[in-house]
Amino acid sequence: MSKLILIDGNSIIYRAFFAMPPLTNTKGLHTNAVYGFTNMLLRLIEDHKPTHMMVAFDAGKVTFRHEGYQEYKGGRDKTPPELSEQFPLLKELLQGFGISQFELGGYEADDIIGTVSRIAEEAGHEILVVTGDKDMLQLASDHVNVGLTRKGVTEIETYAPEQIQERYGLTPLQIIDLKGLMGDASDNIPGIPGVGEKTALKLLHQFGSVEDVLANTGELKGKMKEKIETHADDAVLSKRLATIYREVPMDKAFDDMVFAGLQEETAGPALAKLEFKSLLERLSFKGDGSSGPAHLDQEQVPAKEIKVEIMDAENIGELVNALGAIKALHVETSGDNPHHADVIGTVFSSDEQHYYVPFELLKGEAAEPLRTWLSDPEIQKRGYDLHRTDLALHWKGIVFAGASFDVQLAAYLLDPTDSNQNIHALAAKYGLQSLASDEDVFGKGAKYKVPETDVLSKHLAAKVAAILDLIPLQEKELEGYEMSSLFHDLEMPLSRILADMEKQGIAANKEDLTELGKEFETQINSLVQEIYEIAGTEFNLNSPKQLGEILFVKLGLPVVKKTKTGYSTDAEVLEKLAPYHDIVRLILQYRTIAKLQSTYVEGLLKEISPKTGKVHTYYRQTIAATGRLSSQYPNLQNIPIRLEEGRKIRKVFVPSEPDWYILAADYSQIELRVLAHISDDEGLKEAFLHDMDIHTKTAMDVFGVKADEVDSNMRRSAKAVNFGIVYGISDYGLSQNLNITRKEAARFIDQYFDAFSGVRRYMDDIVKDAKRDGYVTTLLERRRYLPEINASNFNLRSFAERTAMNTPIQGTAADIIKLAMVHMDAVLAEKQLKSRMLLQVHDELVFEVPEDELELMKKLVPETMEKALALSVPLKAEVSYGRNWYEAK
DNA sequence: GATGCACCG
DNA sequence: CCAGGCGGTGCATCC
Repeated sequence: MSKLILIDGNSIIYRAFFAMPPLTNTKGLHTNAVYGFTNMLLRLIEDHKPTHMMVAFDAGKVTFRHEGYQEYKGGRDKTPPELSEQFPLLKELLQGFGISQFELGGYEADDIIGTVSRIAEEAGHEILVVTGDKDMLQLASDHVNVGLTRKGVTEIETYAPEQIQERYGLTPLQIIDLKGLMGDASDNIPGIPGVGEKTALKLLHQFGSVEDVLANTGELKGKMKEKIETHADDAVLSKRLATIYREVPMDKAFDDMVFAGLQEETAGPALAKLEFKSLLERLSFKGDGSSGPAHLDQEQVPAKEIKVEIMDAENIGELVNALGAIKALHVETSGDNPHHADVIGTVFSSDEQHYYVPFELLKGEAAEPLRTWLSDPEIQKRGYDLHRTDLALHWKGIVFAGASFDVQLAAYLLDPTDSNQNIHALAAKYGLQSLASDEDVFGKGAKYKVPETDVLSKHLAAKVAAILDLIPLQEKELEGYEMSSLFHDLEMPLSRILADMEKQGIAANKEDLTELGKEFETQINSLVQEIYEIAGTEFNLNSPKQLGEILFVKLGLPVVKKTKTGYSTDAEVLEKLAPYHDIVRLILQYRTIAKLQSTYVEGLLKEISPKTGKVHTYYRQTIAATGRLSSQYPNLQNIPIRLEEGRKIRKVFVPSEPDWYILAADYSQIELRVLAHISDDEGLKEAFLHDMDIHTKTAMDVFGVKADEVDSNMRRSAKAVNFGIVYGISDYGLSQNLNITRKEAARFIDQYFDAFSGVRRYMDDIVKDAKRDGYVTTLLERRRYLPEINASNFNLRSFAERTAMNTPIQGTAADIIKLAMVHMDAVLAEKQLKSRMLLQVHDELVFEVPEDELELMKKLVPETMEKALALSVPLKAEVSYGRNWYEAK
């Protein structure tokens, strides 16, 4: 038995658009209407198991209806652009789904549907028409049902003539008369003014049709009679407009509408492209029959069975013999900190076979050839998060080298804001055969539990299978975006260098740190006592809520700023309150010392390894949206320096060998130099070519004074302007920073842009480019998508605009220091120096250096940093050294 | 797990 | 008239 579903594409996508909350994909395209439409499609397919399907669309602007009535549909608002852009997406998706679509110039979707349903019915098929438009009820018959969407789009209410009778007391054809009398504001069909659904139904029940009503106005009286008589022509015209034309010339054959069920090869990628992850999962077949509509199941190609061979001391020889064919591997580890990770299990895969190697086996004598293979830097290793693999294995005494393709790192470059994707999410994103998530297999948090070997080995093998599928797709995408070199020549080599730095660690003096902690302890105790005394009560000083109560209720200090949960008590507020009450200074001091104690003394002490006496940070290469690194466990990129009390923390970071030095080199004004290069601003370039003090130079130009007339206040303002420029300036932000009015800030900015017109041009252009392309790039083609750059919401859009200005600057600076690190690593190796690179702090590199290399390194490091990338202005790096990090200033 | 605060470039 | 600086991590509190 054949079953044809005909869908009114325009009507449904409109409904879906207004029914669904806004939704955009990572490329910034709106997808909510397509999402709703897709949900409805899946529901239909599941419920009705159609053999044939077609979606009809309105085509062109003028339909034959306009020939008689110019205003037809004239009252409609323009289709919002957020919806317009979804039509092509929907059409592409339908193609992927294998659902035919049809449109014809001069005709509307409902005419096409009316015609097809008539022909199909005559041929003896069962038909379901799906629309949001009640007019279509006129098509209902014994073999044509009309499904109307209810609230939302997935719920559909089906009408046969019987239900229409029940609901309206009318035959399907009388629906046209109904519309003729009452009109339709949305289609600009006039009807008779003052006649709504109730009156129209009464008239039709009494007389039967529009013509009969008009012929019998004598039986009516009063206002009603008058109105109908004056608007008789409108009623006739309206009826004509509401009549669906069922004789559209069609060259579409019934066979063209065959629906053979969803095919994974085409439907998967279509959904993946739209980033409909939940739908992809719903449609994926894990073979357990628990997910996905039944009808879809039978049409699917069954999932590839993952076969994995479990290795033991007896059969490991098989894997050893197959090592030459191993294409990828995965080492499953536990926990967040890879320096303390346990290895859960490992899988090595060739194209034909997955080999699961329990970690106990990998450590043992039988696996020696495997470990040799792992440690050979010439043998290319491909996998996911190989940086973590390297570290985890390192602390278990196993050497890992030769990482050549890291899927996680590639995913980060392809979309750095959506980076922490696990393999499961990546497979879904690319529409690959789905695999269970780690959460499903291991549980999360306290419930984390390693499953039995058969489950574990299968899951890990599925991961490697996905890795193998992902690599060519990512490689191609990287090439397409010209990021291949960034990936292969910069980020991949850097990941090994970072791992080396982390394993090396930096020595920290536990005794000195503990001693410092005691000093802080004393200060904290006396501050707390004093504060309680002044407050007249004890409370939890660490609770902003309780502190707010004391300051603003008990002591009645003026409220300067609020947070979304209550009073703000941050340092900026407290500074303003300081003149009112002595307690405020004490609280500020307490905050400073308490922070040092909890984060930098206690926190750091916990991170000093008992094994090495060092701290081993973990640099994360796939987190920051701009391409910067971040640092965890502990974070060594935010060790205090601005205030002397905190800066002392740096004294505990020392060389790990007697008589060595800590040497640090930092880029001077790297972001403004990058800006000078990419904006090509003459004034800014000139300033750096002469190595001027950039803030003084800015002050001279903004305030129109000579160098010797720039006072400290002017320089301070200029410095804030320079920061603002780099961050994506706004008058509000600058006014906050300088404590001036918005107007004054706006004037500064204007004057800055007048003086540095190239910078103004850059800021304008980069925002325009971002609006056109949806992304911005750095000098090395690192890319960041800005999906909200065209948002109608001011906040979202402004944020994206500032990001468009800032990311190429901050990101290029990140590119440059990463290049410097790769070069530095190569130079140290080539010259066989004992000096070691230990830390990176965004614009600074920190080394430990033996005395006999000090003179060389003082030249080599800044020179290498300055030569990392040739810009139109010189790069400058300044070096310093001492017996600890504090002294290297 | 979210929030506020404080540290860094 | 309103909104509001760029990029991170860690600690303590509170729900």
